[in-house]
Amino acid sequence: MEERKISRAVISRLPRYYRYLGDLMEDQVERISSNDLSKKMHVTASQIRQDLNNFGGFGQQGYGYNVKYLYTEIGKILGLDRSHNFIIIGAGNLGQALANYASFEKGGFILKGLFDVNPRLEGVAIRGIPVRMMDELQEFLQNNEIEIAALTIPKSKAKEVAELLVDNGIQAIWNFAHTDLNLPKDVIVESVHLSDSLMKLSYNVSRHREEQNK
Amino acid sequence: MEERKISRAVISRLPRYYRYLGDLMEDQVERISSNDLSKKMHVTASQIRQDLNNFGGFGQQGYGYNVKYLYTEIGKILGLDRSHNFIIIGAGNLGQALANYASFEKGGFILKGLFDVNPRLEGVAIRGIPVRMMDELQEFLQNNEIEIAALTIPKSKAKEVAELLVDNGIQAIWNFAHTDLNLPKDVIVESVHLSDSLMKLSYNVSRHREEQNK
DNA sequence: TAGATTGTTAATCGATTAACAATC
DNA sequence: TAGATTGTTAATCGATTAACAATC
Repeated sequence: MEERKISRAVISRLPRYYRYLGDLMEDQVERISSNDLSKKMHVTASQIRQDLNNFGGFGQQGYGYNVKYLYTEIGKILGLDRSHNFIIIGAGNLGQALANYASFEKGGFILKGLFDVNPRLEGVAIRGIPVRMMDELQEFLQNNEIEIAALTIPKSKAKEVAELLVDNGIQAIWNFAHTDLNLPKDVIVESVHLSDSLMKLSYNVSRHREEQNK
Repeated sequence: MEERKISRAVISRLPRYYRYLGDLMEDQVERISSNDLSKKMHVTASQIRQDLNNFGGFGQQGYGYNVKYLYTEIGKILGLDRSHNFIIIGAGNLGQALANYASFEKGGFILKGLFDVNPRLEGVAIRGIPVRMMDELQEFLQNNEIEIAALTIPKSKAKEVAELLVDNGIQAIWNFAHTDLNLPKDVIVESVHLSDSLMKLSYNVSRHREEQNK
């Protein structure tokens, strides 16, 4: 069984393919060639074909790709064909924003709990899920099969909470705290560093400005 | 004047360096070698030196890098040494989360306005900024020097609103809508696709699971 | 069958790492 | 001065693009 190692670059493009294929489905498009898709997505057709062939031959010579089929297959690759129970740690603005994000359910992400340290939030329900206090977290994790935890708490608490989560069997952390988590390598960490993103924007604005002042 | 083209990969690492240097400053560390930093950040020392040398020689042989100086310099490169007026379009959960994100001010990002279509939000103030209705947007942009707009609105409205923003002089868009914006190339777009990020997480969880079942 | 388009190999390009002379 | 560590060139590695034979 050959273990083909898929590069990070390829993986990070998969959700984008999925998104475009979803749009095509909405537009009732039945088939698309790598060439037509490449024009829409502003990437090379060659890259599309290379990327997809990491996972199998989804197309057909002379025809292209069946949109619905490819969409489903990429969904499977991304693990969207099964459900993922998740909790949110930190029921502040960002935590609530994520909790309210209904579309996650389409990808099989089921919100099972919300936790916070703020007693004023205790029992407040978001999409029917009550906010629980942090001291209930450990027991909750032991009684529920939770796969993913979204961490929307301040940097200062992130490490400690992450370790508690890992000790109680969490497999993956969606990290919004402004710090990198150094966890055992069998724990999956996907970080969203909003301030990093804003700085990149700022860098580009500054460069652009300089160019105009020449 | 040689125009050295900085690669996207390098730029996206700058905020991370900035973050680590900030942490070192908090810990009263005065100097650091590329080697020591490389261990902290889990990258190669070579990469650190290469990255920094795109922008100038910030270190000193036999000494390393002065933490405070390097922090300041990277801040300048990222454009954090001047202020950036920004507005948020879409005052839902995510928009409010961003608005409440005080730390942005440290990087010079000044929230000047919040806009939404929901009349129930009209006048509601977040950090002292009242939510305005979308029909006031155009006039607001003409009377205020706004550089950046954060777009936290549904995909279906994103294109239209983005174009309105661009027509009224917005230079950069921080895009949270689940769609790519195809705007004139002098407009800077930085997208945060939360669902893409979650799918990457899901992919890795699924792969990891498969490996365990072997 | 002829035309279209994939899957895949080969060529190119760019980014990362290694090595080391320069120098503090 | 000797030791440390940078800045920078060269070597390696990996990712992207081009090309084309296979095939629907």
